Amino acid sequence: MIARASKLFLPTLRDAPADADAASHKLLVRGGFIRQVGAGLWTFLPLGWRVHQKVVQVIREEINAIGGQEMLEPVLTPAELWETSGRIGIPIVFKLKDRTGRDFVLPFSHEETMTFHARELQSYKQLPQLWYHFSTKERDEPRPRGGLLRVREFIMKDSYSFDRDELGLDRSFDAHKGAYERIWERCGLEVYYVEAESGIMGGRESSGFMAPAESGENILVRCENGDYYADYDAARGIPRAPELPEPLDKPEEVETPGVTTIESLAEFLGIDPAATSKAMPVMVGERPVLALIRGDDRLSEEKLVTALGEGYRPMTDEEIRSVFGAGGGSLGPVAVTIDVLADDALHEGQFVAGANRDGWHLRGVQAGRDYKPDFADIRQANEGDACAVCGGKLLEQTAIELGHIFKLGTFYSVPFGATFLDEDGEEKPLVMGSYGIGPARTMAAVVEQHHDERGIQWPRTVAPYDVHIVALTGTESYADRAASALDDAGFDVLLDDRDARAGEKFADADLIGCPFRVTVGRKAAEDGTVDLRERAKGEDDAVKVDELVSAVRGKLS
RNA sequence: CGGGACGUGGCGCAGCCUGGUUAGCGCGUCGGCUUUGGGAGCCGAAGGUCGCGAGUUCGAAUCUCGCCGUCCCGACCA
Repeated sequence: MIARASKLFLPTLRDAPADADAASHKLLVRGGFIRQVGAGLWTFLPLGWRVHQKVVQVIREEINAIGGQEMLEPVLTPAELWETSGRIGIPIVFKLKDRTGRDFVLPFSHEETMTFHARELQSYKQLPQLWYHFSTKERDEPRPRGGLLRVREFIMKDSYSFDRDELGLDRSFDAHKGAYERIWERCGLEVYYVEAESGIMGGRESSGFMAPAESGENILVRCENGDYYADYDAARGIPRAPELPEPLDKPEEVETPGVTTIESLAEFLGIDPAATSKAMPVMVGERPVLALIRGDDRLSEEKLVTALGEGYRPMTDEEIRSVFGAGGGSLGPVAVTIDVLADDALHEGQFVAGANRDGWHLRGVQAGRDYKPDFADIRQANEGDACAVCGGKLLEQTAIELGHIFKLGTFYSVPFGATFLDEDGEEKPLVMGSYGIGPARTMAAVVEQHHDERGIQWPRTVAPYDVHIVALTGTESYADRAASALDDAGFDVLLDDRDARAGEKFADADLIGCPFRVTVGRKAAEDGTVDLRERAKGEDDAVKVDELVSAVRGKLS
């Protein structure tokens, strides 16, 4: 197929919109790929939709290759399904009513609907099953941003596996992991498989795929030695050893007038901030809990939720006063009646803690001796922590989360009654997994990872066209010949036949970023040659028009 | 939801503080002539409810209030 630029709706811009920040946002808008309709709402213009479709096709092929069956489920979803799973209460769920007042959800993923259909699975003989679709998702996103990086409506490939047991789930999960890795590879992306939190999806285990990018939404924590990758929220690090003072036989009160922060406490006592502990009192439902971390650490809210097994909220000042008898800056774990959940970093050693008495702290507080906590990893990992695998240094890098895969287990099948009969005639719930990829985010990540100051450098697999022919004035017949030859050879061709100046056409070609550019100029008439250039390399090779196809093929091999 | 900023032809901006005829500039668009391998030159032209609504005033893009929208930081987040 030959696309003629003179006929295309391809509105390129010399300047990026003032509100664009991320490179992918600027370049996709400037290149005429996408346009904004509202906050987090984007139209894919013809060129952008071509790229999106190419990403979709790569995903489709790889999911089909592991046995996926493509289908399509509706966006508009009866709210009862989401009441069954309990996800109706999640704030970002779009909800609406029809004219009779019936409640509906516009889902951000389709676990409920898929499980609804999975109730038709009846026998172990039918398992495993792997179903997927590409469909529009909605989320009532509090803060869309970064062009395609965080939006309110988007297309997602989500697949769902149904197995008879955990072993089967592990196999389905691993198959997806492999498929996803092939997808990123084919899209030319650098992506890391990371530990992640399952958050609002439910289920017991989840992993993310993160693409490092200048304008990432997430933080990728990685070991300098390449043996550990994790999402920031889930990352485990080993903090540096604190400089602990001489141990005491029992805690000792010390007056600390007006000292309510870790910084001022460490300074006042002349000690390492890492030799202090920080108390974070929370309410878990009606149950008060004291979360305790090292003074120089930050509490990971995600890890705390995981450790508690349910959500929580910070205590109000009044609650703190009534539970501890002291204000927020003077709290500690000694002699409290509520449960204490201490970070693993407090396992060994003696730390300074609040005395639960305004203006006083305790030196020499030791877990196990002076208070009896439960232990868990509830601190955020920091850059510079030691890697839990090899002891190397942990690094942080902004990244885009492109995919997320979950071992859901029976989280949905049990409430939906999606069961099957095994060989023994016993009824069992389906063991499920779910697996998502955002093609538009993938597209944005490709741009983030493949661009220069002039524009995009698409890998051929997802490029809008393989070859961009720049036809300079007076060369139309030669340009047509070149285009036809490439077209006949199976390449997607964009022919810039507009009545425009050379510089403008070159600038647009660099911006749009097709992998090959063919310049047809006066040399075509003189000696039958055109200039072939790879976008990512930027050097022209003079090639006879008759040899253009083989020259392009040669550069591809 | 908290903090900050912005809203003026398609894109990028000035004007606003200190109200005063027909609201400017660059790019783009249309017509003409010239030009033609890295966003050309000259001439002419079209295109704007100054986000919306109230208010103050003889007079509001400009001052006041309210609302809406968009972006950034945070909170939140498959």
